[in-house]
Amino acid sequence: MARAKDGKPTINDVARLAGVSKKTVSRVINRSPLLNAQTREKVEAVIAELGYVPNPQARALALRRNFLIGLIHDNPNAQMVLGVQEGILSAIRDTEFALVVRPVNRRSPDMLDDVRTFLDQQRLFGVLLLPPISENDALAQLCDELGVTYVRMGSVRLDEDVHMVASNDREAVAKAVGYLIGQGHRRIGFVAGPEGFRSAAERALGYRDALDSAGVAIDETIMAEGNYTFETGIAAGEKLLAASPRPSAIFASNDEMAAGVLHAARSIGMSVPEDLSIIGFDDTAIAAHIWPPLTTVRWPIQAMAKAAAIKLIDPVEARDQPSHFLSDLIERASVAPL
Amino acid sequence: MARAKDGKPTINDVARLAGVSKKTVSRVINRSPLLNAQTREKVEAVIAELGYVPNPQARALALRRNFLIGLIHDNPNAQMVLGVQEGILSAIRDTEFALVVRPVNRRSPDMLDDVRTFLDQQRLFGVLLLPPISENDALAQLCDELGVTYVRMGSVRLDEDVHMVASNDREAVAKAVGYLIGQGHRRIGFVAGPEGFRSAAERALGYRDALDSAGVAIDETIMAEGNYTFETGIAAGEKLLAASPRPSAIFASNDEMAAGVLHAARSIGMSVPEDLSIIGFDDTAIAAHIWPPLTTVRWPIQAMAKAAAIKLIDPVEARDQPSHFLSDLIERASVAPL
DNA sequence: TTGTATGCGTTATCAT
DNA sequence: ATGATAACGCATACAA
Repeated sequence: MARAKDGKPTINDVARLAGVSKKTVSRVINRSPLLNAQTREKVEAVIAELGYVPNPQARALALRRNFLIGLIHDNPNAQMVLGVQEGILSAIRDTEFALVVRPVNRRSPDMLDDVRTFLDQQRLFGVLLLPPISENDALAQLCDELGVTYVRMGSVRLDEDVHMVASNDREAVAKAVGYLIGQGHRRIGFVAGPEGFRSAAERALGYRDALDSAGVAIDETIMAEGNYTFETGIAAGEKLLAASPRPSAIFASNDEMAAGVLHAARSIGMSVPEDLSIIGFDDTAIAAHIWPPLTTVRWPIQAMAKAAAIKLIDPVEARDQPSHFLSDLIERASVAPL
Repeated sequence: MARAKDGKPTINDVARLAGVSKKTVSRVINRSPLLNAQTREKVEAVIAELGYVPNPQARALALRRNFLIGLIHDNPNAQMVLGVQEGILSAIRDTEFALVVRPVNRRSPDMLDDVRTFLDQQRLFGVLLLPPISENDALAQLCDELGVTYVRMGSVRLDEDVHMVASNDREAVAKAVGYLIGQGHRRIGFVAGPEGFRSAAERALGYRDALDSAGVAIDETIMAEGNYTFETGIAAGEKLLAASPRPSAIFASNDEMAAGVLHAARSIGMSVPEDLSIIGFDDTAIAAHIWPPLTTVRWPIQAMAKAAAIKLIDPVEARDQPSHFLSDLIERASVAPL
């Protein structure tokens, strides 16, 4: 009898068949360097023959740590979360790791307690924190306390490299607005994201950078703030398009608001991009599916998530993983030369 | 010393302090009925005092089953997956369960092997299968073989109630098309989903049902097939709008294709809904953010996912959970009376 | 109603 | 370089 009653061979079965001790098998599994080559081969042969796979639950108990990596997020946008999940999966594919997901509520007063019990119980190997909740320093500190390694994803560097994968929103927006300037636009409106979001602040800085380096003065009458929703995008668009002189282009800090601006423009009979050029940010599904298709900025989300996951699970590979990523300007049809 | 070295109290600590055996504590935890009330209270007091929480990894090892529920999907659309995750979470909140996510590739030849190793290794408590991969009977059978309970989510009943949460797409589409008929439309085009998708077939049946009961004849010249993408929606729209006489309304089997139809209509100078009414299906983000906002059909995704999760984790509550759900017609602005 | 002994599958300690 | 034995924290069988 080579196997246990429920069918799955255990380390004991391997040890018995290979004529060695459990510990030796364990050493083979964990690639211990101090091992006779012959012994290793013999054991590996038996493992292959039996189709033996170590039991993660038993390892978790013995090691006091689970082979689970967690994704903690506060629903920034569906596509981002899914992109991140894909990215993580591509990193843990063919490993023993699995991905557990934990949506939380940023505004809930017991969010931290919530995360604490979660981390405490599940004893995760590591967690990935998504924006905007990744901007919460108390959360990162909590992970530290509980001894779970973490990586934060964000729009700017806000932690050491081992704990961070960051895009550079400031630079990306500067590039996008610079592109508008390159098309001849000078009167360029700006729709900011909500106060308190680091991404919003960074994108605003990028806007100013671009105007500064082109020698264009800031004009508060063509700047507005929204909270990343379609509706606030409409409101912002109405305000900006009521200014005189009217802007010939508008950069909105995310796609939903850009769609709102587009809507507002159309409502007063303007055509895009003939009368108004628009650029958004995020490259969500709407960007490609509204009319005209929206020129926008895209984070390399999957690459970022993959790098983050590797930082979490593989300390040696981790060193080679970048902490900074450049976003791409996706040129579609919502921009025209002045 | 009431606690183990790493800080967390174990069942032994509780037993010692309460002056009972481990087994008694275990009985308290598992709510064994045969227990002296005094003993129980005493133990519960100690548990509360220590803040003791059973270690999931140890339980998993002893019970040969993890307290993880899995979500297996093939990326239908991001918002659906996220909605499902939220729904599951609302069911497992305040329990010891966690959610592990596994995206798979429907078309990959080793998809089944992939799932097998995943299930095999992680020894999940149960899994939720999302469409379209939930339509794969071999997958359900695999779960059965491996002894992991499963629930499938789908557009029609394709398994026993314990294994199923289903919307009724046929009825929902019939209602939507009936709504168009109620608005006076008789020449109603149809954009089908891709062959092989159960949802596509059901939606087509609903379309025919509605026409039949209104005594309208089927006309193949105003029917087309797409594969649920924006681009194929455009192509289908072009075909349908080239028919003569032209349809006054079009039902598309999902929102992306509906957006494509809208695009096609606009390209040839038609206005929506003045010249053409359009209804989609899914209520994805684009539906609300294109212009005009799209009338569409929405699955009660969170409710379905929550019911599914309860079916998985709680056999007694499971009996009270519905297996059939009705979709809602979300009336927006893409439909006008003839 | 409660306790004892044993098992779950792995890793760690400390020998040899 | 390898092995015997004891953890890891809980549950189950069987007694008492």
